Amino acid sequence: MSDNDVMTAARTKTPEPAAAPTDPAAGPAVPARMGLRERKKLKTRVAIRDATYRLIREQGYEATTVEQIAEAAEVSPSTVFRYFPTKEDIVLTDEYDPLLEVELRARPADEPIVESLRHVLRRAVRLGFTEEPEVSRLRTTLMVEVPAVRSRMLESMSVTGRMLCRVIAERTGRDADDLEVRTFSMALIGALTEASAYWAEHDHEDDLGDLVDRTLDMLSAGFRA
Amino acid sequence: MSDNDVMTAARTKTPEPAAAPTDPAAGPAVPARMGLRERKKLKTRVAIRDATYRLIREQGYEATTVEQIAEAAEVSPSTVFRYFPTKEDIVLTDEYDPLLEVELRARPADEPIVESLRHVLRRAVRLGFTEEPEVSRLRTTLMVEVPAVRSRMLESMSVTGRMLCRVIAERTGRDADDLEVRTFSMALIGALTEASAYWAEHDHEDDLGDLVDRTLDMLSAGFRA
DNA sequence: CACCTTTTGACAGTTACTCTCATTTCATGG
DNA sequence: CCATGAAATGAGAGTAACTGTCAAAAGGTG
Repeated sequence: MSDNDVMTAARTKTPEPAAAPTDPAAGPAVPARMGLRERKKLKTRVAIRDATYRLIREQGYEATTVEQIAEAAEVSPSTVFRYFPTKEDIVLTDEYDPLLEVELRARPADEPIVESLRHVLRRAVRLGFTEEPEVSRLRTTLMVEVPAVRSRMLESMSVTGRMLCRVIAERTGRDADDLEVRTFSMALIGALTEASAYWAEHDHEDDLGDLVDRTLDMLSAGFRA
Repeated sequence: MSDNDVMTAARTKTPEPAAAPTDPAAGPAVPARMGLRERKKLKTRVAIRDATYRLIREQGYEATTVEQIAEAAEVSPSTVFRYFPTKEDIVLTDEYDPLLEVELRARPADEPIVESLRHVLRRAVRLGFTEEPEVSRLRTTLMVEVPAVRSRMLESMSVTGRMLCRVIAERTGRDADDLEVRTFSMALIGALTEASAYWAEHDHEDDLGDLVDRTLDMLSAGFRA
């Protein structure tokens, strides 16, 4: 998911260096590292994000201006906007949709999509948790408390929804733009996002993995009421 | 729904005058109209909205500034913001959640909620359509094309979701804050919103009522894939 | 008509975000 | 090691969506 809900909980990493071209013939034995340029860019990105998280924790979201963030990250405001299109994106942007898509495709094609999601999300929750539980919590809290952040998060849902459409379409042979495929996908996303909101609203007391499980159970059992 | 998706399609009316207190003992035979003050407020509200729709149709959403809207509606920018908290709200705000809630509660309590929604939404779509088809289309188009509007619309989904939770909770005896109730509701909302998006993206060629039907069919048939 | 309340407009200020341009910083081939 | 080109940065000006304040105007009431 591009950032929202459940995946929101998991991770915050920066994108992989995109496999540096390990030229076998030419270069030295050195693992063909990223150029200094790229390394610096990554550092800047991380610096901005870390500064943002810190400031928000200290003084809240609205009270934290981009100018402050820039100062804390030791860059100019211009640069902040070059790295992140909006303030909300600093908090939310991650690049997990592609990863999630890969993992979903790796599951057996005849497995019900709900079960595929169950496996993949469980793993994501576990990983995100052992790594940076605080970030998961901060994010979901902001999602519940700050309208702008919630909006941006909901926005990202539709991106993830498209991805889900593609996967489902491929499995079922239907079109990714099929009405049923699309509404089905968004129903899943909507439910899972709500599970994350529930988690945050209940002060993260439950185990997110369990909430996801229960949500998927509900979905696969079919709606009642 | 506070504004989003399917309900987006339906209506745009202004809120009912809130049943003027027809004091049977006191006042004159006059139907106890709204005071001049209230009538003026309504007129201003309508003027702002109409001006906004017109300007957006003429020059697009982003190109239309609040200042222009104010001028066209013959009020000051301050007043515009007094009536609508954000620019997106001018386009989106309606007050149909309460109405929808009433109609849902009017359905037999033992009817599956999906069927209740089917009846209520079908009627809403029909009404909204005979009345102001253009507004329905403009809205859904903006929802698909303008990120800010889409965000605001998604935002309103959660409000509608809460309402749905209350209705479902009452019918089933569960708590409105129950995880399953909440995720179930948001799955419904997510699916229906996506149906509206589908409608707009396909240039409103399909019949919205049919799309809603198919979506609800899919939901009640249970997920597959 | 006088008095009080609500609504309005004028205005100043904040902040997110955009654009442009000059400067600096890295990469690369000679 | 340096010259040249490309990319990243910073500075600064500008826009537009809001927010808050205060005084003037309009509506309601005795």
